[in-house]
Amino acid sequence: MKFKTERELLEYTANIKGKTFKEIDSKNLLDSASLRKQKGLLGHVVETGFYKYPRNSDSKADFEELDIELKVTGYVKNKNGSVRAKERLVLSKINYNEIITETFESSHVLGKCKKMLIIWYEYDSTKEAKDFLITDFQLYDMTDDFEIFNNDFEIIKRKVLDGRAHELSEGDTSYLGACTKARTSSDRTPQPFSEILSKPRAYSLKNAYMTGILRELTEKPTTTITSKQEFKTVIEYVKSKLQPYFGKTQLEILEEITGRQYSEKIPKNISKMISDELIGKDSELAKKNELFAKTSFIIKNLPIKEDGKPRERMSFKTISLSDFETDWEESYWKNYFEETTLIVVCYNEKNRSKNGYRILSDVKQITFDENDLESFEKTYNQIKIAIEKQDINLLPTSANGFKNQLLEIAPKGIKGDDAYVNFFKRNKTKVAFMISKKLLVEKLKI
DNA sequence: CTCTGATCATGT
DNA sequence: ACATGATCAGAG
Repeated sequence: MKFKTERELLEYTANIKGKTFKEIDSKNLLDSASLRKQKGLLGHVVETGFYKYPRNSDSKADFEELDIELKVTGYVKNKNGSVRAKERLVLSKINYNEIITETFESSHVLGKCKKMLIIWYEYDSTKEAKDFLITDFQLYDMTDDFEIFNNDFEIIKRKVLDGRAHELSEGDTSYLGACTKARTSSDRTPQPFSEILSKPRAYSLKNAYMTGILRELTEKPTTTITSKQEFKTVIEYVKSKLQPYFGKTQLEILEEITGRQYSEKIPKNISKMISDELIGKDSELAKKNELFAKTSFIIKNLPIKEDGKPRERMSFKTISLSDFETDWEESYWKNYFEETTLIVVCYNEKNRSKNGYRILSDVKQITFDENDLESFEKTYNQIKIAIEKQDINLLPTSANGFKNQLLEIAPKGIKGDDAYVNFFKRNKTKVAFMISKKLLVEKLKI
């Protein structure tokens, strides 16, 4: 899963609150491995199970596009109810040969760990790891405490410059620790200004510091990002997003969310602009809420006449010749109509109101059943025949189609296009599927 | 009014 | 430059 903005990442991450590791462990990493040995295991579970990242990439930032590093770490509850970090947070390894030429600003550790998404779970010695509960998360920025880190960094660097890397200890510094990091306690590594071998170390955020940022987080919880686990269905989720706008016209909504005036020129795609903004673009839905991750959803917008019937057919993506090379059973479009759920945002007309003046009124859901697919298959096969015979007149348009046709082919071009002719030319895709109004009526009354 | 081919506004 | 989602608009 790729995230374009921090906001997207955080909105999606909000859904992890309240989960245990076994609930997100879709790859069953927890089954086999023993937690004691595999320190990064819980992090891997979050990475693969919750964010759906492949389990290989180790060196680059976890959310590469955003330069954000993912950290999963535990805390414990004291008897009096307060919390403290269970462990220091280990960052990147200290390279004794490199640190002597770096400043904190140019350092490898800041480069990699400037921003971290820290996910907190409650460690409980009486539980198995898979039952640990994830309760909080935060986007943390190391430069928030720049002065102190900078100073700590210089202290560590000084020791290496003085040929005393072997004397480094966590007590030297305040926030940024130099903790040991080795396979065995006898592991040693060279340092540049002394013959004495030193323990390998890594930068870390010290335990006390971690407790500090955890308390900051839990004692004044962020109000901007809230979990959306309250929603059980996609419809519920979508409705809640649209809630403040029911009863308003498209224009009112658009002006409200953009803060712009759209006096006389009403964008033809005004409804989609609204749904993109309020609910999310189709391609980004999966990131908004886990609910969307299970099936593919498409947000559709539909004008509804005063008699309750849709004013228009509903269009789909353009179709291309290559879509029709296989039999229906193996085709892209069978799969598409089988798997896709349409979320239909309904705008009611009043006195035949035109686009822009229709009123947000309802959200419905459409899926296609076997009967629908059977009919769609006929359309599909008819297109195959038309392609074989290179005969436009055989295309199952709404005019030329068969009786009770539910899925039809329709033009979709730009000015001057000869849509159906272009469809037969290789790589010219100027037609699209539409489902008939009849089918929409049937689906929407449910 | 409905039907159906044509076209638009936007985003990538 | 083109795909997308959606509406437009002339014919009947």
